[in-house]
Amino acid sequence: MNAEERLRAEVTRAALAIGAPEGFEPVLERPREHAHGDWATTAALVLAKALRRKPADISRDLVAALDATAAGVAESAVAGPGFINFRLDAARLAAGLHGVLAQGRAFGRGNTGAGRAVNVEFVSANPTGPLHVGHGRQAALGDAISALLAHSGWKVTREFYYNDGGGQIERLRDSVHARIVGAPLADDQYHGEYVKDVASAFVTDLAPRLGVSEAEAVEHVRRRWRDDAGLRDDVRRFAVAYLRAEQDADLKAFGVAFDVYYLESSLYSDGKVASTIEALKATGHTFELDGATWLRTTDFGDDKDRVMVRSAGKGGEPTYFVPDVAYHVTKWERGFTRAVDVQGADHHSTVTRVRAGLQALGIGIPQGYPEYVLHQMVTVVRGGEEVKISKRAGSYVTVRDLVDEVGRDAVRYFFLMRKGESQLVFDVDLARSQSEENPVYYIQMAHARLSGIFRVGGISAESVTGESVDWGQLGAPEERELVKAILDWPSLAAGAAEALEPHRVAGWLLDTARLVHLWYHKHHVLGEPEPVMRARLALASAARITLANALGLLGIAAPERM
RNA sequence: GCGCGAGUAGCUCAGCUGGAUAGAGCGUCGGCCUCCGGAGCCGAAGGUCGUGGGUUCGAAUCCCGCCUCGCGCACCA
Repeated sequence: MNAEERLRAEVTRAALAIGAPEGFEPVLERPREHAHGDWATTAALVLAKALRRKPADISRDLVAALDATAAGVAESAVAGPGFINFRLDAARLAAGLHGVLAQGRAFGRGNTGAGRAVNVEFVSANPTGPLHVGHGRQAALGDAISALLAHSGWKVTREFYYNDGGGQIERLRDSVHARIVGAPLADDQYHGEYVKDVASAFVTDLAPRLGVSEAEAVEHVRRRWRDDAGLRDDVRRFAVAYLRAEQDADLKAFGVAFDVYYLESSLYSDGKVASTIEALKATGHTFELDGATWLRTTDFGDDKDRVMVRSAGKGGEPTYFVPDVAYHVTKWERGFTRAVDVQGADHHSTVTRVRAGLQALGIGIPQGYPEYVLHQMVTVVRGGEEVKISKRAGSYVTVRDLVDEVGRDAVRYFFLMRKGESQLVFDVDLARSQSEENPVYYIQMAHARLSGIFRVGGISAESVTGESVDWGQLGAPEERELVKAILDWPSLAAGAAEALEPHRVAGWLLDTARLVHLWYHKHHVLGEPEPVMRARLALASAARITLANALGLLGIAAPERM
């Protein structure tokens, strides 16, 4: 039992002893003011109504009923409107570090997932261009959420869904064609420079296959384009493959890897789109209108019904959300009873639709499936001005640009330090100019400094096990605060995983790094009397382990030296 | 017009699911290097938590109205 559990158990016992109703669970919280102690409980405030007594009186009785030794408390005080503040016994508090050292890399892991499978889908870009900053935010978020869930005992599959079907791909193909033959681009085509790269790469690839010069290959495309479906398909496939390779390289540079790449086109080729349409029709939730087939999504909370198969005049093809539904059915059928989709908020209109489709099928998929993490847009500022991101207009800041300019670790941290619902302003110049006083360097420096203690002392960090340590030596305020931050880590990580909010980890890291610097600045380790040194080495090792674990979840390196 | 999200220090943002005198980074101003790394530390200034009501012992947090900003509202994806 750790210090928190011990305290909670004793407060609960005492509360029941003075008349709290059966099943009462006291709330323990960290007081904002350190002067108020290590823990506080609002038990008396909450009980005031049920007991029909003043909170202050209840607090007094509760403190009197408390067994301080059993609770591990050095001091209890009634404060404010009825808070009870506890100061833990220094030795009992610091002894919690023993468990940290014993668990090492496993410290902080939880098991709420109990080995169950969860699918986390993120990035899922169309292969119509390089990954831009919005994808970068999503990659950082999705990867960190996956890591957090795995850390909480879930069996995580990271998945990337390629929207390689639909009209956008045709638009890409035609844009490449225009660049090959030097035709003008329509407004709704892709204007980016990369399209020129794809075009010239295609020509370079085609010429030797035809056994002609590149100029002749261009002429070949010009002449045959209209009537040669095979050629058009060739260009489409080449462009998609080219851009997928680019995206993969960008993700690799960013340190993000996927377990599964799922192709939208495969849903058509293996008949899943067709079978989903049939299944939906069989449910009676569909109807025909104006030559199109509609799904009555209003039966499931949507504000209007949606077309699922276009009328003949519009091509007669399924709309995009049918493969989306079919895709999520495969997630369910592949055994993922839980699925998390990380998407930009500009796609939030799909949420209701996809869920409605899954509900309409009536195959036992729960209502809230899949869960969505929607993040707001990233605004890029460069040279003091906003860079408008538009694939079609061709103005861009890519993930690769950012990684090259400010480094992988800093980009990851910047994207993760804010909650997803907040819009994010990424000032490229600022990120660059700050590169030496970036929060991520500050955090990594804390880890490097702790590592330095062991390096300089010629002590293996692994040899610090916490055995025969006099924990009472860690009584200085800076030490108590650092100890508490370390011991808070498991519940913080669990909370971040449950809420799917990696930014909490980023915040904890910054706070804890500050405590490390403060402690380091004030207290020496090497060369101190033996009992002091042993205790401080234990603290340094525990802090180092915990920082490394937290950084690892965010995909940020924990360097030994910088 | 409807839906979703956001309005908190000069700037960028936290605020742990309703708690005490609302915090951090950057920026500004002023201090600290015989040291296990100064890529650090200490101090100061800076707030009507968009706004008006409501709920209760207690609200930045929950409910309602209003105001700004972003995103979405296709037989595009």
